[in-house]
Amino acid sequence: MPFTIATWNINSVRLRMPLVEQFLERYSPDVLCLQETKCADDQFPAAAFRKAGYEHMAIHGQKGYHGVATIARRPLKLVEKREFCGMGDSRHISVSVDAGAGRSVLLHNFYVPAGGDEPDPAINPKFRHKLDFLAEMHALRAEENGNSGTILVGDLNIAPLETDVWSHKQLLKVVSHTPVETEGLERLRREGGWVDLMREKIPPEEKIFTWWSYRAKDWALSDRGRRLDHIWSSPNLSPSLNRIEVLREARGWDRPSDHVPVIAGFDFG
DNA sequence: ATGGTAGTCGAACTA
Repeated sequence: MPFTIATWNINSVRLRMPLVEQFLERYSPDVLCLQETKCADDQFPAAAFRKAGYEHMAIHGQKGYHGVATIARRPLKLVEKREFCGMGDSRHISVSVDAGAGRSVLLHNFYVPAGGDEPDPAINPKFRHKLDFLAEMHALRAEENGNSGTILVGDLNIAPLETDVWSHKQLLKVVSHTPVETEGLERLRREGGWVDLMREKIPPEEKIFTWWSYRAKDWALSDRGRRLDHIWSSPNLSPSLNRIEVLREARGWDRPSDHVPVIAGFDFG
């Protein structure tokens, strides 16, 4: 039984709803996890999602900033909207989603703080917040729950491998690729028992990006991207992974998000 | 070496 899940930092779901509709029509994932929805829950375009065939949704938004939402064609149950660092930010939501074949997958959707410009927690509270947030994420484990499992997706705002950025050397002191972040994220992944599903299908020698700055004159030509968006799972699910797709073309759509969708496809026998 | 763009919401904040 096929099961597909997509994650996409949409940078305003209301502004980009036409792109989301186009994406859903073309790729029809079973589940779509959005980050940076940037609207309060009563402003969320739920009717448009229903019209597109996605009747099940769990949303955790706030006015103007951040915000995550998990929407699905299959039934889901809200598990938790967890608050991190006592900040009151909407940066996490977890659901239990029917993945077919008698499976019910626990799915975490995250928007990790970007961390500001200065990679020094002593002088930059945003960077301190990012490190504290990662530390709190250690509470989540990739538990297997019998025949189902756990998936963690989202904009983690860290590019952990050298090949996750356009230039490892030039980004070593740039927030998202500093050693305290890259080593911290890898430690979080290992200690939590997570598998990096994108790197199961795309060898670590190969560069792969999911985000390109709006500030580049020509994002595709300079290709100065980073892999900030991730799909992790518990080890029991990785043998069923049959596809990873990074939708690079979405960065070239009209009025795009600066992130592109990442899709994981499973085949649960 | 700096500034470059895109959101929200109507100035200044975040990314």
